[in-house]
Amino acid sequence: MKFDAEEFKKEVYNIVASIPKGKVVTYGQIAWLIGKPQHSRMVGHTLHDVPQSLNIPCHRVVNSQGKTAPCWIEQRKILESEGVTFKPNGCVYIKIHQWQFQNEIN
DNA sequence: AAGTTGACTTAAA
DNA sequence: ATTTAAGCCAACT
Repeated sequence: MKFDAEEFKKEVYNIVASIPKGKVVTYGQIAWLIGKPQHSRMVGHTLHDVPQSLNIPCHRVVNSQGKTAPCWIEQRKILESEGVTFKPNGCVYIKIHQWQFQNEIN
């Protein structure tokens, strides 16, 4: 089975675009939703390949550590505007803001 | 073609 | 709490 990068991106876009305001999601979470919890890196890579040109709130996507992307410093400010709180060290309180799906698939 | 890199994750020290 | 290590797999060199 070939890795459908096109579909993968599409799924990522769809999910990331569905992130509620004031919430954040980890790459692993997205990968899990897509059905490939091991492809967390691809999610990040995909988002990196997609600039802000699209309506994708990639700023709401952080890693499991609650840290923002290695680049892009403004992200923190943007999340603050969304209502997300940050730790003094610059990490988001992911434990609080991580998007908890209303109805998980079993 | 083969090796290295990385917007990651989890676990261990 | 933080840092280090290993696992992971597509994309890049």
